[in-house]
Amino acid sequence: MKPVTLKQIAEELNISVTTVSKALKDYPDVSAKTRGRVKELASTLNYKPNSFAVNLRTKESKTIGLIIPVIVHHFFANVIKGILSQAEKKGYLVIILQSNESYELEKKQIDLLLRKRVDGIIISLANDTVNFSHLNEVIAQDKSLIMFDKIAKTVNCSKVIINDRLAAYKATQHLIDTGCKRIAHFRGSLLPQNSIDRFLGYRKALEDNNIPYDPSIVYICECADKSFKEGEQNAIKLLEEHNDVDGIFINTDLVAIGAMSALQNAGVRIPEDISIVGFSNWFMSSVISPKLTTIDQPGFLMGQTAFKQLYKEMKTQKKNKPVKYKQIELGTELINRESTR
Amino acid sequence: MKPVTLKQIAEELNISVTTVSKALKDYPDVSAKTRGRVKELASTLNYKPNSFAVNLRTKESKTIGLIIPVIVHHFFANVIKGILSQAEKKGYLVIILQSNESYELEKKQIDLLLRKRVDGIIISLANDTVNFSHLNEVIAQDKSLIMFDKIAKTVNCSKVIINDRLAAYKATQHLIDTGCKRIAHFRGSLLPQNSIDRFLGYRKALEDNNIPYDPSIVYICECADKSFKEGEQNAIKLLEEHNDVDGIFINTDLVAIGAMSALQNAGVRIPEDISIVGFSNWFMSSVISPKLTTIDQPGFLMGQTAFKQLYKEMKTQKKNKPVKYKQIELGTELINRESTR
DNA sequence: ATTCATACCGAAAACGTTTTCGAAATAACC
DNA sequence: GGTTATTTCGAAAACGTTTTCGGTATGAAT
Repeated sequence: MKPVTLKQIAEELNISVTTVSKALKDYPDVSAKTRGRVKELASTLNYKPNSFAVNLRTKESKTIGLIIPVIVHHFFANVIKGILSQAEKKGYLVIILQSNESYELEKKQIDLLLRKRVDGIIISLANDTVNFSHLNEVIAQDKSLIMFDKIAKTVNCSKVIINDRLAAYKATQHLIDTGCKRIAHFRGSLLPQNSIDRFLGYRKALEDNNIPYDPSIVYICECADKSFKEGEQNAIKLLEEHNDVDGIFINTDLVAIGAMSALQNAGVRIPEDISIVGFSNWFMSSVISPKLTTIDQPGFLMGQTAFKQLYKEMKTQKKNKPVKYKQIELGTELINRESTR
Repeated sequence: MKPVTLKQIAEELNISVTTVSKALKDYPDVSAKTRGRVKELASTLNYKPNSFAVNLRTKESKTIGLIIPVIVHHFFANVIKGILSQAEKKGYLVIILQSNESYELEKKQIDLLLRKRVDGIIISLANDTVNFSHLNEVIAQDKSLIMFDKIAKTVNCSKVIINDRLAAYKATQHLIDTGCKRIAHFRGSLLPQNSIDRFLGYRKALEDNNIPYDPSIVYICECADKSFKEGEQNAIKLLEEHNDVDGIFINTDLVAIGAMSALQNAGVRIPEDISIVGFSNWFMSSVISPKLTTIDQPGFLMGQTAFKQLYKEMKTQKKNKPVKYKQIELGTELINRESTR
C-alpha cells in the first residue's frame, strides 16, 4: 500500500540507503554485482523515487508553469501543443493556468506558480495587464521567464513573437495591391503590444501608398470571449457610418468571421464589394465561404521555440552563469484565399 | 537571493521554528502578540512556504494530472477550461499532458504522473488504448482517478460521460423526421466506447423506424489530426458507391465539415440532396454555410463535473473512507440548424 | 612486512516543513 | 503558599532523498 522507499530496499538487501541510491543512479563507486541486485529488486518492487523528497533535495521540480489568456483558441491551443511537445522531450511537466484576460488573476497565478516553485514560467499577457511588478518578481527570484505573443517590451526577459508590424503591413499592402482604395481596420484592445503593432503596420502601409489615414474607420474590439459578436457589431456599425469602405484588415480571424457573417447578411458581397483580411489563420478560416485571406501565425512553432529558450536559460541559470535575453522573431506568411480580390 | 525560510524568521525573532510555523497557520497555542509579529515579518520578508518540504511532510501536492488525446480540439479545450475553473476554486494546480491518441504515450504519461505523485488523475482515453493495466495501477496506488468522454467500462472508477447512444439516436431520428430515407453513418474508430455507442444509437434509431441497417454505408474514420480530410474522402467514396443516400449522421463536426465541403464541391446541395448531422457542436459549425445541425456536447460542464467528482473522492480517500464510484451522465441537445431539412 | 593505490561501502548532514508531546511560565483557585 | 488549570512555547522526530567525506578491505608494488 505505502510506496516503496530506498530504505526498504536497503533493509531487504542488507546494505545502506546510500548505496541503494547510488546504485540506482549508476554511481561508479558501487560494484556491478550490488548494482544489479539493487536494480532488480527496485524494479520488482516497482520502486518510484519520491519526487517530493527529490525536489526538496535538488531544489528543482522539473516542472514549469504556463499562463495563457484563453485556452479555447486555435492559436493558443497550438502554442500549448508546441510547448508540451518540447517539454516532454526534455522530461518537463507543464502546469497550465488560464488568466482569462484578467490582470488580477494573472498576478495571483504568478504567485501560485512561485509558491509551487516551478523551475520556469512561460506567459502570454492578459489584455489589461499594465503593471509588470509580478513579472519582475519572477525575475528577482532568479526564475527563468519567457514571454510570447502578448509581451511587455519593458520587462527584462526573453520574448518570442512574430513581427506583428510587418505582418499587418503585408496584410494591408495585399488589400491595396488587389485594388482596395479605402481600407478600414478592426483593431484589438489598446494595451497589448501586438495589437498596437498591428495597427502601426496598417497605418504605415497606408502611408507608404499615399492613402490618407482616417481614424474614424478604425474600430476597436476587446477580443475576449465574444469576438465573433464584436465582429458582427463593428461590421454593422461600419456599414452605417462609412459605406465607401472597400477593404478591412481585421485583428483576428474570429472577429473577421463575425464581420463577414454580418456583411453577408446585409447583402454585401465579399470580396467584390468589400475585401477582408484576417489574422492568425484559424483552421475555421479555411472552411468558411468565402475562405478567409489571413496571416498565418505559427502557434506550434512559437510554443516549441518558447520552451526551447526557457530550457536553455534554466540550464545556464543553474550553472550560475549569466543569461542573455533574446527576442526571437518568427516569420509569418500571408495566406491568400477568397476573401480578397 | 535565497528564499526565506521559517528558520530565518525564527532567528530574527528569537523564537523557535515550531512557533513560527504554528503562528502562520493560526494554531491556538501561540499568543496573539507573537502571532502578529511573525505574520508581519513573514509578509515583509515575502515569505513563501517551500512547497517541496510541505509536500514531503504532508504527502500531498495539491496538484492533479490531466491526460487528453488532443489539445487543439474545441470540445477538449472546453473540458480543460472547465477543469481549470474548478481546480482554481479548490486551490489545485493541473498538469496537462497530451497523449496524441497513442496508447504507448498514455502509459508513459500515467507513469510520469504517478512518479510526480499527483493527488489524482483525470483522463480521456486514447483511441487505441485496449489494455487498462496502467489505469488499474493508478487505482492500486490509492490515487483517485476519473475518466471522461472516452472511457473504459471495465475500469473500476468514476466516469463522467454523455449518453452517446441516446444522442446518436436523437440525431438519427431527426434525420428520419425530416424526411431522410437512406441514412449513412461516418463513425469513429472501432475501439473507443463512445464511438461504439454512437453507432449503436444510429442503428437502434433505424431499427425503431423500420429502416433496414446497411453496413455498407457505414464508414470509419480515425478522427485524429486529419479529421477534415477523412470527411472529404469518405464523402467522395460515398458518392461513388451509394448515390442514393440522402442523409448522413457523422461522428464529429470536423469530419462533417470536411464531408460537407467535398459534397458541395461535387455539386450536391445540402440539405436538399443530402442532410447532415454532426456531433459536438464546435463553434465552427455555427459559422459555416449551411450551418451544421449537430449534437451539443457540454465540454465545459463535463470538465467541471469531472474535477468536482475527483475532488470529492480525493477528500474521502484522505480520510481513509471507502469511496463509491459513480457514473455521471450529462445531458445533450440537438442543435437544429441548416444542414438538415 | 610495509606502503600505496584502488574499489567499494556507509554514516551523517542537509533540504524545510509539520506535528506530537512535554516543559515552563503564568494565572486561578482554595 | 500550595495546588491545579491554563496558556505559551520549543525540542525533536519525521518525511525520503542526495551527496560529501571518510573508512575498510583488497590487491599490487616495493
